[in-house]
Amino acid sequence: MKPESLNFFNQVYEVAKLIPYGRVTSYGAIANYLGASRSARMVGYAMNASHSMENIPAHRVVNRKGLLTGKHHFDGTNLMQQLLESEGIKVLENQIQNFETIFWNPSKEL
DNA sequence: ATTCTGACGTGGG
DNA sequence: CCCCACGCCAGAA
Repeated sequence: MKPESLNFFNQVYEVAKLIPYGRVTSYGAIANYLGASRSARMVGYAMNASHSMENIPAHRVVNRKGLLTGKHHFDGTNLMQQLLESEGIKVLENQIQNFETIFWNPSKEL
């Protein structure tokens, strides 16, 4: 077994769980926080596996533009957006409004 | 082992 | 801002 890689997924989940209510972050920000700045895609890949865990607020993780690129992976077509809006986050055309304002950077704020 | 894929990011134009 | 090409790396086939 490779504890390292297993840890990577786990760490991604840990950080995701720490995202404050009503805030969002990016895959790259999480990757950078974990010291794997070149593995931003792996963060997304990890989120895909996070389906088994309900404690992971995957809807609070978007790409660097604040675009809901992963909404397709949720059950409904706009479940991700609904979850975000239920937290007071405005979403228009898969784009989070005031993204820079509600953006949560783990490297800085954690 | 090899190839392909992808919930990404960066840099150049 | 948009578009394009490239790098990146863990899994799946």
